[in-house]
Amino acid sequence: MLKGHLDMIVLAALAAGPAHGYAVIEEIKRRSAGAFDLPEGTIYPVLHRLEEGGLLAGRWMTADSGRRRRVYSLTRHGERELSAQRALWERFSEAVGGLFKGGRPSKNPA
Amino acid sequence: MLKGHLDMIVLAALAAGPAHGYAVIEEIKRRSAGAFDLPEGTIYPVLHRLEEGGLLAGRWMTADSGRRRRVYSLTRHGERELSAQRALWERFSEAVGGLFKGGRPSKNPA
DNA sequence: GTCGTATACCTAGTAACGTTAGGTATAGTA
DNA sequence: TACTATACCTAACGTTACTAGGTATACGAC
Repeated sequence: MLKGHLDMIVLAALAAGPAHGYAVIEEIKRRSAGAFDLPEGTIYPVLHRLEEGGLLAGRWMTADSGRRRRVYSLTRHGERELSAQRALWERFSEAVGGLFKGGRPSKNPA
Repeated sequence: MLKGHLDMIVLAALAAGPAHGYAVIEEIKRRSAGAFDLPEGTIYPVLHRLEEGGLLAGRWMTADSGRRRRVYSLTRHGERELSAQRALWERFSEAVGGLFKGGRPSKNPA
């Protein structure tokens, strides 16, 4: 479960350049060193949602093999959203770090 | 949205010692430097779920003020779960880091 | 040649989760 | 007396990711 960070992850995977859905899955897997191995049923609805939201632009293309693919690229809006999500992520992960460090421990709890 | 990390966050807040629900909220807020300011309606169901799952033990206590509180503490199982969640978190945040760094960029995409 | 696998797309249904929006009650303070 | 802070709770809702299917083509093995 990537709960809520999936949009960010997909946007990040497309930051380097356009890709089609299947390639996005592999790119995410590669960049995360195998940690995120997402099923297609997870990715495709996200791509559709992001496209509908104007964060991605998708267009059909035909590969050399003759196979049809839907290639997605970040829109301006999507780039801005990625920056925002990234900033949020920094704050989020710092806050979690603070949770683990514990701050000053409360004396004599209970 | 803390989507899926909430259990970990609550467990982490209780790692320093037992606390009642309202105090957990404040502890989380303090340790996260204000980043996580959770409404009660978010925390209480989590506490109940964690207790039902055997990760927390709750008991009613009466404060000096005479106010009744439900004080939760980590069980052995809860401690183990926290360790596991923390390890998961490390891997997760590393993977997200990898996503942002991008690994080696794919040449000439689409 | 055909059989299996990898590629490539899709959607309906489900379950979990966090939030919203309420409700109750007591202690302390203005 | 009234308001605020403390302290607990739950029902309903919307979002989200996952499961589990389905379709179709390219390619290599046999």
